[in-house]
Amino acid sequence: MDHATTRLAVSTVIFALRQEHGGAPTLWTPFVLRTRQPHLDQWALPGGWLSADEDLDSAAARTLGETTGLHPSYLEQLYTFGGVDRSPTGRVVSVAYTALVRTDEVDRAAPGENVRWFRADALPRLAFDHNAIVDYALARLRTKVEYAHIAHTFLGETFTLAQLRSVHEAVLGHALDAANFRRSMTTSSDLVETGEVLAGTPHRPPKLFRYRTAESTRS
Amino acid sequence: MDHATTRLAVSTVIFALRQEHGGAPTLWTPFVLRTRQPHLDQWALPGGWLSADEDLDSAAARTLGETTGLHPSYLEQLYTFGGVDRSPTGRVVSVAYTALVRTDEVDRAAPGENVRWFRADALPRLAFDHNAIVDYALARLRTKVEYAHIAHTFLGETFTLAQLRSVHEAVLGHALDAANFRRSMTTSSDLVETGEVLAGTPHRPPKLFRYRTAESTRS
DNA sequence: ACAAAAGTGTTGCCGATACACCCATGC
DNA sequence: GCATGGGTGTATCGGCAACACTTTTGT
Repeated sequence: MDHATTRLAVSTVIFALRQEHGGAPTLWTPFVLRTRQPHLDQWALPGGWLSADEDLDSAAARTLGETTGLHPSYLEQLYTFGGVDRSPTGRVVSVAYTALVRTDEVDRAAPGENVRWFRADALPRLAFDHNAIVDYALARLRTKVEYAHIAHTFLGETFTLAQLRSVHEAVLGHALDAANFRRSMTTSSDLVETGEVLAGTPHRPPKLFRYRTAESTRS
Repeated sequence: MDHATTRLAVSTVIFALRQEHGGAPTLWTPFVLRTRQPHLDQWALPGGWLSADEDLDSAAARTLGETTGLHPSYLEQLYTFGGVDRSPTGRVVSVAYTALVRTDEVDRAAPGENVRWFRADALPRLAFDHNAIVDYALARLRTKVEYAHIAHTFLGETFTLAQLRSVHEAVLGHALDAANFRRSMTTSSDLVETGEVLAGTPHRPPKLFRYRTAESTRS
């Protein structure tokens, strides 16, 4: 058994929302330009090598910060890819993660010369097997947003139901009924009214909500 | 970066059904007695080291065969466990798999001196973090059996609906309504009648079914 | 007043549950 | 014929999609 010839990497599929010229927000993911062989000058997932004294989760958070400057609001292990021929320069097993980042976090992070964002539904040809990894992450995100309460991690601390709905619509790729969405959220979900409303709209101001946390459970 | 100090292992949680003295079948999983340190003489999940020229699925199938003599009818990656202190003798990252094996396969395989089966709901204290891995596998199996069509992998090629129902009941740990189970299977599922019935019962002979495969799609 | 989005009410459909009931076979 | 599990019918309940409708603000 030759352990030294197999290296362990961590890669992260990052999702964020961006709106182009005032339209509905859509899903975007950042990639890093490879500056060395193999796959020189191709776009690849943010990631890096696992170091000996850190957890997988920590390694994902660290490498994602180092390569893109982002800090995720949600981070979850996705799948481990270990095909023998994934890399032409020796065996690499990659633990893939999915990260969600807030829109304001994207604006705050330094853009970075070698980082570029692409629409999740219009990806370029990526290095290694990274296209397959992103496809898998996107499929999982779409199913998970329907039963887990993760969509709010794209938004700020407080948000309106319309904002939350537009997140769901961006992830799922189709429109949702506003009335029914409201009901399904306010009943089966852990939303809490803040008592405030969002001002400055050219119409009726919507209520602001927040997600129930451990300490805000006082109902 | 010191890659050589981190070793990559594959471990598999194996599930099979067994009935004790004529009762309803229950879920059982096999463990292997450790014959060396660390955790000498404790029970551990079947597994082994990943070798450099095989992919993860193959490694899971191989190590599970080598340690228990079993051949799974279903094998799926579960999660990758990479805590820094999982093993006292150096860093080990384990890719965990879930395997389902048929009852007849269990009977056929050589019992093995160092292999013992335990009821999935009454486990001993296992080596390393293997209790947590089994718990996670069991939780996943319970949710997955409700939406994926995997229960039949516990059974033979053909089976009656009562047999399939007893599999679901064993996995879920509670009884199901026979009439409604029949409907939900025959409608939303890919069951095909074989045209045969199971003889030798002390009552009305039940129809035998088989799962629809790619080539048996002729409806 | 009007537009536009927030928010509510109502209806109909569909799937799941509960359970009554009939059917076929061995003994 | 009777016990036993196989198999069918059916009423009810609850959730969800569809969509009409009312409310509240800025301009």
